[in-house]
Order: sequence, then C-alpha cells, then structure tokens
Amino acid sequence: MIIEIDFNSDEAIYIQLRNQIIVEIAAARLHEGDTLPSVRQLAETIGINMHTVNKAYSVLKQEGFVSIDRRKGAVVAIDPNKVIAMEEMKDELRVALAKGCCRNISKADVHALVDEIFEEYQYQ
Amino acid sequence: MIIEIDFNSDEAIYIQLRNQIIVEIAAARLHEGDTLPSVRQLAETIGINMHTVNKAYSVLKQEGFVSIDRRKGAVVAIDPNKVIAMEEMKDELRVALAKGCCRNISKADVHALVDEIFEEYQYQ
DNA sequence: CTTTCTGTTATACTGTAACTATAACAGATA
DNA sequence: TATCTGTTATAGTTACAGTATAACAGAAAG
Repeated sequence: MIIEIDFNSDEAIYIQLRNQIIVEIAAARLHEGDTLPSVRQLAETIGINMHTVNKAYSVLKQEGFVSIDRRKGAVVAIDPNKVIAMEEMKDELRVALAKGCCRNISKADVHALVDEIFEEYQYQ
Repeated sequence: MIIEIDFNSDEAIYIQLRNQIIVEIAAARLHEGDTLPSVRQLAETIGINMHTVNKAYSVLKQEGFVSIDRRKGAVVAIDPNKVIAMEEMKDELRVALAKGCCRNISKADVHALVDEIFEEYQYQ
C-alpha cells in the first residue's frame, strides 16, 4: 500500500490518510480481510506520529471500513449501508456539482467524469 | 436569500456560507449581477461576526464567483474556467465515489443522484 | 460639506483542533 | 520472557476559526 501525504495541503493528515485508504479499497488494491500496517509501522514509514495514524484508523472504524482485531490489527471490513451512503453522497455531491454548474459544466460532463472515476474502481 | 447556519456542524461557518451561496447561484436563486448583502448586514442577520462573512466573500471572490464593487459591494460574477473546474471536481468526486463504491453503490446509482441534483440547478 | 453607507485592514484575544511527544498498560504471539 | 499489537492518558506546540474593536478610504445621499 502506497500512501502519499501532502504536508502542504490544507487537508488534515489523518483525513488524507483516511481518504487514500478508502480509495485503495474502492480500487481493489486493498481487499476485505486485508490487514493494514500497524499504527507504529505506518507512522514511521510516512514520518508522522503514531496518534495521527491511529486517528485515521479510528475514523475508518467508525465509518465502517475497517474493524480492529487485537490479534491482527486493523482489518479491512466493509459495513455496507447503502441507504445512508446514498444520502451522505448526495450532500457531498450537491456543493461539488453546484460549483461545476456555475462554470457551465453540463450534466453530461459530470456523467463522463463519474464513468472515468468508476474505471479506477473495481470493488464489486 | 435565505442562509441557514448550523452552529453545531464541524464545518466552518464561512465555508457553510460560501457553499450555500454557490448553491443559490447554481439553483438560479441568485443571478449574475445580483448584489449580496453587505458584510455587516448579513453578519447581523445571521448573528455572527462581520469578519466571518467577509472571509466567505473573500473566498468566493478568489474562487471567481463574485467580484467586489466599491459602490455596490459583492456582486455575483462568474468567472468560468471549465478546464480547471473539471479537474477540481474530479478530485472532489474521487473520494465521495470511493466511499459509495465500497458500499456497493453502482455507477447507475450515482448517475441517478447526479440527475436528481441537476434538477435543482437551473443555471445555464 | 457632512453624514452614512460600503469594503479593507490591523490588532488582539479566546477557544478548539491537529499534531507531536512520552509514557504506560493489557492482550496476543513467538 | 521478549516483542508485537491496540488503547489510553497527559502535555505541549502550532494553527485556524471566530469574535471584538478600531480606524481608514471611497462612494452616495442629505
């Protein structure tokens, strides 16, 4: 698993970490049952503090993407809840699409963009 | 223009304000050339500090949604730059779709969601 | 010209969140 | 026993959000 943190980003490190792990799962580079590196190990690899990794893992656990196994550590385990996910996504999409809409990005443009992104994601 | 601020949200007030104004524009409830309330007036209406409104307006100016006219104040003025907007949107969509994808939300589901949101937006 | 609106800028303070730094504890594994 | 794991606690720094005044300059209206 390759993690790239942008230390100049205005996005918090633990959020970048969470996002990238979610993308890894969606892209099927991480699979159900895979173990994530230990918090100490990943922290050292990236060059950040253990607690920052721990926070990312905690968020992923709370959001239902991993479960914590005392023996193995953090394990990819998706808790699917389509209904809630749809509502969440709609809220997130609403602002992003508004910005595009003001810039004359058409519905067709967005559909094409969605298709492009789905090309990267093999999770089924 | 109706603004609803959630003071319990983890989203900054000036970001909520910015987002709602962008949505208002996309939904054609605010049009090119419309003036926004003065920073002092809107701050009083919402019950927040002038500088928080000022920050939202500054962000909107920097992002090319309004321009500041000394005589009229903040005026809706879209600076369309489709290419940059497409790349920005793709980055924003990538994480949102990854989350959905893990929850077995299909490409068709997302397309339907996009259509729903576009129903709200009349800006052309 | 004066008053009053506008945006803009500067300064200072509080509160909170992000991040780091140690440290310690308990369970699992070799 | 030694070493790995997650978990928790505490403390410190840094940065940002938000508030509070204050002042300045340009524009508009009296």
